[in-house]
Amino acid sequence: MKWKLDKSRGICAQLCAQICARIAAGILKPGDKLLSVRELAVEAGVNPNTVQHAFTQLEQQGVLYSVPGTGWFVCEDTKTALQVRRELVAEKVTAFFSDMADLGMLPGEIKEIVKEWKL
Amino acid sequence: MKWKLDKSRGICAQLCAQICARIAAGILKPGDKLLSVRELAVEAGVNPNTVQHAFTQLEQQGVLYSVPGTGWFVCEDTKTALQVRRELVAEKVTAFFSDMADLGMLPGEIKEIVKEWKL
Amino acid sequence: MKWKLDKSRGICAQLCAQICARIAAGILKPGDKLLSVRELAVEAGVNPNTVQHAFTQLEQQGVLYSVPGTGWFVCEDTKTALQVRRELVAEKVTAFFSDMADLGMLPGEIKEIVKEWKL
Amino acid sequence: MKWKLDKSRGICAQLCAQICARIAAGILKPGDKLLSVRELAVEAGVNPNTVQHAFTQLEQQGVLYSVPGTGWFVCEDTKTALQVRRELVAEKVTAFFSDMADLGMLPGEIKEIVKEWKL
DNA sequence: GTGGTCTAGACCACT
DNA sequence: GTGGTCTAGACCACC
Repeated sequence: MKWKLDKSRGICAQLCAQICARIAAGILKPGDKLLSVRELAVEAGVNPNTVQHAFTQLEQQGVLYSVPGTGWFVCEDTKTALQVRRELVAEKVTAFFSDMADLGMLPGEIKEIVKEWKL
Repeated sequence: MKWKLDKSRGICAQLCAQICARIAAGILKPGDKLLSVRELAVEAGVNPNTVQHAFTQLEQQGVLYSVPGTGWFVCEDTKTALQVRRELVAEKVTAFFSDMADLGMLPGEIKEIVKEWKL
Repeated sequence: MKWKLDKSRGICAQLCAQICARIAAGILKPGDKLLSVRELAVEAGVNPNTVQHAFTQLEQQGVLYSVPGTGWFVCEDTKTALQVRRELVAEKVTAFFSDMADLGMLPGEIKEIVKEWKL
Repeated sequence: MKWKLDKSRGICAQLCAQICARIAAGILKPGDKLLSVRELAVEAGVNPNTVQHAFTQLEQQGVLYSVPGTGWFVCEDTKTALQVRRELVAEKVTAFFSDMADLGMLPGEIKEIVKEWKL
């Protein structure tokens, strides 16, 4: 369970995204206990409040649940996590196409650029 | 000169991007006068301060220049505008790949999704 | 628009409750602008973060919406606000009956106590 | 001696309340020995530390006393238990009225709702 | 000025 | 130790 966070890009959102991704990949299974808020904060080099915020957000979306004094756990129903992830993907892709359109790129050109992109 | 601005997505950035795109496309040529801050603000249904901010930003990047009391104009040297646009594109694409990586998608999968994306 | 907050009783929840109550009472109408986060924080003698948290919570419930850089507004659809308020009422009443049951009071006794209660 | 604890509602407080209620009802009499911390914890499906915490709290209020190595007992003086219970009742009722007031309900409306409430 | 996000650190109840 | 809440104060983009 390794966390790679880019501090210049919305930490809370990255946490939520990566947790959903881990659930989708089966790395986190229903009922699994996550690292504690403080542990994860240390491991990720981030403020505990930010982790708490991310967990609470995923709780409201039905991905995680908390047992006060005990920890945070993955909900039994994995479907909502997959759904949340799907929505995030769609959100990011449409925002990307919009940003590129602002820069004067047509859909075909955008797809070509992405296709040829070397990381 | 028609402006399409999505109010939920960072107006200032959209303005800068669209201006660079117009220069790159030859719609705006060196020496051309832009709409006044007020006119553009009205036409785009946006706060004049935001337009002012965008113009100033492009001025600092060497894309536009202002003649006090007269208006804003496209710089003679179009190369910097093209360069600014290229950087913005690269910025957006890398951020996009990072966001998708957070969601657990490999480069190949990302390219596939973009390729098949229907707007 | 006067705010009375008891600092020993969950400030965030009180804010949410009172906002819903104001909407239900017609004091806040659809489209109305609320006090800014900072203003309300000062007026209520509370930390701006707490106000922000309350507003964000009501946003997720479809009661308020924000226009970045401008302020917070009451959603057009007042029905959800009424629904949220109704749920909060039910929540509080059932919790109250549970608490009283723990203290050994039967429903009839509880109702009698409430009926005779002098504030 | 059967314990009904709702895990989502402050276990420690429920224990204290229910013990006071049993004393008030005469189910627990002065000098009676309670279940051991461990036994009660098992029977209620709760952490032993939580039970310990509740007993200690009631000890400080003069409701219970402990004989080290032997167990916990009901104090001879039942009056303090009754008093503690009375205070808890008053506390809960006033908190309830405050919560409902936040939601914009007048005392009369609150009483009406409680009166008509069906469990 | 506005909201949005993050850090830092405190206190509480509960396990 | 755990989560939950609140305070305090900072920085950013945008109006």
